[in-house]
Amino acid sequence: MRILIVEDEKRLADALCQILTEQKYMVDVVYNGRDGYDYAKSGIYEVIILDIMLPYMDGYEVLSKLRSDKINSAIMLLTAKDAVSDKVKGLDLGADDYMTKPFSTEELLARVRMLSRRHGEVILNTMEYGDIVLNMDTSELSCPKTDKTVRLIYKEAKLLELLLIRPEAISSKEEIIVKIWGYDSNASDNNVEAYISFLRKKLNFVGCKTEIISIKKLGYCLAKRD
Amino acid sequence: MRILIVEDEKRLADALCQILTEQKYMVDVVYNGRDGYDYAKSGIYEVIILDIMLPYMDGYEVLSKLRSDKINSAIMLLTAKDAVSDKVKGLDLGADDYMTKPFSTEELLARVRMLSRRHGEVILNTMEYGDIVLNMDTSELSCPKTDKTVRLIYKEAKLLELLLIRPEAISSKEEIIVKIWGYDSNASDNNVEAYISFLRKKLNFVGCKTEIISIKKLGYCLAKRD
DNA sequence: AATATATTTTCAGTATTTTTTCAGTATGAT
DNA sequence: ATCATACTGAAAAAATACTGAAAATATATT
Repeated sequence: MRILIVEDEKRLADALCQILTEQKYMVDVVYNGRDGYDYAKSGIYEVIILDIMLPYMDGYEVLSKLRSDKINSAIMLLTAKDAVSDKVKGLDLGADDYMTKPFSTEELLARVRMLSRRHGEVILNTMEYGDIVLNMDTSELSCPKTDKTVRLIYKEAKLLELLLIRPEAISSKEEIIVKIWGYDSNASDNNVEAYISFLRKKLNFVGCKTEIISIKKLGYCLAKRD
Repeated sequence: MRILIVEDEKRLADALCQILTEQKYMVDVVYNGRDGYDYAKSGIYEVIILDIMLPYMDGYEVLSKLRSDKINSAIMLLTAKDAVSDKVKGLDLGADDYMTKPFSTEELLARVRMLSRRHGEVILNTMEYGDIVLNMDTSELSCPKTDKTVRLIYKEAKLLELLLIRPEAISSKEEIIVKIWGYDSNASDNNVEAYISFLRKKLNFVGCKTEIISIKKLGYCLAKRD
């Protein structure tokens, strides 16, 4: 299950990340409202932990924009404020829960479990770009045009997902290794190359016009052919 | 929309009733846990506001009995206690929200609105997929085509039920463990594998074309063979 | 309480799939 | 052309999944 943390206090954000990662959640962290909105609108997060006071765009604004975009991730507001009017405002804007700092690890985890129970069956976990669709629940890659589907194995799916979050951006091998194999792995560039190769075969198999292009020395990104 | 209030402090119970009635909710009030359970298990309430400290049967017990009865009303626990462990316990027993006294009318209403947004699924006592039928009252698995029936033991039935709730979705081992053994159990993946194996034998025995397929690293789901 | 029965858990060996490694080939920049 | 980087097929290694049987627990019966 994917969780997004949007919190500008770096120390707190990283602590949250660590706690949740230990519980086997997949966690992404961003430190301001604008990035939070960009990441969240991909719709891939089951739970979003959203601070209210944030640089560039505050939590309320992020929340209401996401809801008007029909993003139905469970959103937990997080703030030092304890005034009832803030709670009311947050909940009425479409938040699912509200937690005030400071809070215990236990409470955080219990609330996240609660939120993930509620939303577990609601979110449609698919990502699209060009003429391909990745279903992240089933790890299936398909091309609606050709109506072909192929199942990706675990790391293939993770890799494609990574490319799909920011389709036009270049993902470096280093970044890919960190996100898929982990900070402390000793995976080599060739591991990435091998999986890129596997993925290209499957993209080819479904007959799509979307391809992975490589930019020497920099990394990979998705592109539409023709 | 129907709301049930289970609260032994008569003054508070009646105040809640009045506030909610003014908002055009249909409200029932009972003053002890036993009555609360009896009323709630009718399943007609969309939201249940449940105090923890109650005569005859405490809120936790009411909650867990309701959940094991498959009552899926949204349940908000209400208590003077503010200890984190209480919150954790309540949320993990299946509560949807938790509010500590004292609270404002505004907050109450915001939370009720939030809870009522969620719509519950209907509980049937028989579930079907492909060519199999699971009778959840008798724990019998049958295949109408072959007219064969076999009785499932408790955990087999729970597991098949879990797979049948979302037949095309993949249920991870982690999810299965949490839902069948409980989040704090120390069941291993192999426990799940063993029961999958048991179930497959019984699916095979009734001669159906429905099978459990496994997707490595992700989990299991049902599929129709041929 | 003792016994029988049913259910659940554990374990070990096998099978299968995924992941890594490696070597040879291809490509592109200078 | 040379050198570094990238690609890919195939094999090896590792991880994950399956299953029969035994052991441990729980439940029911006498």
